[in-house]
This record gives sequence, structure tokens and C-alpha cells, in this order.
Amino acid sequence: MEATTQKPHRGRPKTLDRDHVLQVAMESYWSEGPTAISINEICRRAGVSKPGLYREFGSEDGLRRTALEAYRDAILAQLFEILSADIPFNDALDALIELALEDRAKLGIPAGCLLGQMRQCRNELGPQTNEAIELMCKSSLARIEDWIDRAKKNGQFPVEIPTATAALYADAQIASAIRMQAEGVAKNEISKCLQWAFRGLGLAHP
Amino acid sequence: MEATTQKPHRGRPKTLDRDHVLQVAMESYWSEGPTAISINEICRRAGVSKPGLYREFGSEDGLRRTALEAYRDAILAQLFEILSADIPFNDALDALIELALEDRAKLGIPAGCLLGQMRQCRNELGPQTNEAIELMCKSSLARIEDWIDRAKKNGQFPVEIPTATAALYADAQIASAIRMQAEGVAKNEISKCLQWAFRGLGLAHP
DNA sequence: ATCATAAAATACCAGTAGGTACGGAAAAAT
DNA sequence: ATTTTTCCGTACCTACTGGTATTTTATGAT
Repeated sequence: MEATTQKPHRGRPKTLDRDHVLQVAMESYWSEGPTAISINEICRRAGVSKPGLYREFGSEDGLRRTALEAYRDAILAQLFEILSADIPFNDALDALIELALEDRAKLGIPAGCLLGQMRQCRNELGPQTNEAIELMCKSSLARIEDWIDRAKKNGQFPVEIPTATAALYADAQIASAIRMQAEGVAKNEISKCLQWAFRGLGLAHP
Repeated sequence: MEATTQKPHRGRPKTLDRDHVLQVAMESYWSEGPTAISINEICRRAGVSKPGLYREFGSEDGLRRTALEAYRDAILAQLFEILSADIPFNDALDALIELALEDRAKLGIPAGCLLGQMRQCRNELGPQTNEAIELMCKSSLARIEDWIDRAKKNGQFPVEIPTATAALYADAQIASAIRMQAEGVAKNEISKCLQWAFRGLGLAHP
């Protein structure tokens, strides 16, 4: 890449706000389901014309993929940060739980997890989106594995538990908590569930 | 109800095979997603005309609701049977795990859980379907609670754990296992996850 | 001033969605 | 034989889907 955001200084200047469209698309897919919103509706909500959107993202598949990448950068990044932080395992676990259970309404962001939603209707999504989903799932899992391996080295996680399976387990538990939260289950109940879940791994968690 | 399946003995005899249509609809919704299949496609697959289908089920919402009820009677019934069986808690747990992890491909039935799928895209479904979903979720949860309460009485489950939350937890764990299975995770890995999950409740499970 | 370029948006495309009006056909009742 | 009742399916409706051809407009380069 030589000149990414460089102005091409020729032709009609573009007025389409790419980031705004992406924000609208991400929130729409996130809050109402990745297959529940049409391109037309996104254009309406973002205040852009359809050809404009197609010029920018190529296709519905391209838009969904890019929206998912925006979700990764805006939301999943927080998760990744906790996972890679150099802090005690239990502290990270607490931070993860706090992140998963934060009050979405108060923050003005949708409930649930866009990646989780897309993961569950992969067959309804295009190849680009599917590729992005797979990449992100693998990346997330790898980060969790790395997190667990580091904890093992520091004697904060039982070494006899296979890392890969434990990562799968942790991922599932967090996803489960987020899903419960999106369904309206009380925060303290979800908290209890997470405690039980991680106690099963043989951790001493207050 | 006085004459439910009684032949009305008048007018043109119906040729539409209601059960066949329901079977097709259930499997289609189940394997490809409750919002991924159109009425037209179901008609094609079932070999019935659209007005015929509408005569029988009233609307798409009605068909989805009825298909979900068929799923309850055909599939969830097995779960309910285990939950209400008069057997030791750990035996029931084993049976549940076995049911959740049975080889779907070998049985010729789709992976995943139709109720779980519908639960997660409720906002895309109609009022009838939503009502059925809520009823089934509540009913399932009540059966799990009853199961746990019986185990408590027999000293097979720690009484200090609140039944309602434990039921929520158990439900989430089973759903999680089914989801993992549908994603292609190896059976023994899911089995390990379930072991950890239920060990967290303080049960002595081999 | 003119030309090349790139982005704008209207208006359109074929296909399909959920849903129905309607005339025909098969049975029982008259 | 005719009527009544019920179900059949073709053909159609409007609305909307993802996607695009086309013309207009705004800029920099000549």
C-alpha cells in the first residue's frame, strides 16, 4: 500500500461517509440480526444511495464482512486487550465477566454479540462474510489459548487441563453469558452461572 | 373439542398430507434456519400448493408455530421424558448428555436445536411463533426445575444452590453443547466441557 | 474553455417474497 | 340430476429484494 487515504485529487469529490455507513450497518445487523436487514433499509437509515453503497462495499456480502470487521475493531478489541494484558488470571477473568455483563442499554449499544449471531447463521451469509467469521473465531480462540497457556506458566491454571478444550469451554461460557444477558436474565444470576462454570475448571475464584 | 379428527363426510376429500408438510417444514426450518426458508420453497419441497398450505396453517407465522410444536412433540419429548423419569440424578444427567451428543448424521436428523434457533431470532418471527417459543422455554425450564427439586429431596443435589438459577445454568450448558456439536466440535471435547460445567455445581460425577 | 475523471442519484431490472381471487373438481345430500 | 359443501391449484396481486445502466454533477488537468 502506497497511498491509502491519499486524496486522488481528480474527479468529483466523494461525499459518502464510509464510517457512518459502517456504523449504521454494524448497529443494524447487531441489534436486529445479520439477515434481518436489507440493503435498502441500511441505505435509508444511513442516508446514502444504493449505488453509493455498492461502489463502496461491492455487494451485500462485502458490506456485511466490513461491518463485522468494524465490530471487531470497535468491540472485540476490548476483549482482546483483556486477554493479552499482563495481569493475574483471575483478574483477567473478572474483567472478562465485567465486560460481558456491562449494561448495554446504559452504554447505548445493542445486546448480544454480532460475531456470535453471524456464527449461527453462516449458511445464510456470503463467502466473504464467512471467511471473516472463521478468521475471527480462530483468532479469538487462539488468544484465549494463549491467555490460558500464560496462566499455566504462572501456576494460575491447572496444567493437566488441555488448553484447546479449555479455550473452547471458556469461549462457550462467555458466549452463553452474553446470550443470557440479551434474553433479559438478571445480572446476578448470570454471574452465578459464570462462577459455577469456571469453578468446574478447578479454579479458586472468590 | 368433540370431533377433532372426525371425517366431515361432505365436500371434496382433502388430499393435503398435513403431517408430511409439517415434517418438511420442521426439517427445513431446523436445518437451514427458521428465517432462511420461504413459504414458496416449503411448498415446492412438500409438493403442495400455496393456497393449500395457507388453508391448513393460515399464515407463515401459523406454519412456523405448528412446525415448532411438531418439533416439541417429536424431539423435545425425549428430553422431557428423561427429566421426568424416576431415576437417580446422575443417571438422568448421563442420559441428557447422551441425548445431546448423539450422532445426528447417523440418525438422519439436522444438527442444532430448532427451539434454540427460533429463540435467537424472535424479533424476526410472528406473534404466534413467539408465543409458542415462550411457552416452550418456560415449560422446559419448569421441568428442569422440577427435576432439580426432586434431586434435592433425594440428597443428590446441593440444596444451597437456588433451583431457578441452577435450571437456567443447566439449560444453558445443554444448549451450549448442542451448539458446539452443530459447529463440528469433537464429541469428546464437548463431553469434557459438560463434565466441567456440572462439576462446577458441586456434583460428584464420574 | 474544454476535457478527462470520478462520484452522485434516479430510475430501472429480473426475481421472489407473503398472500389471495377465483373457477374447477370431487364428494355427500337432496 | 341437481345442489351444496369442501378442497384443489392456476394465476395473479403488491411490495420488496439484491443489483445496475445511465445521466448528471463536481472537481483537477490541459
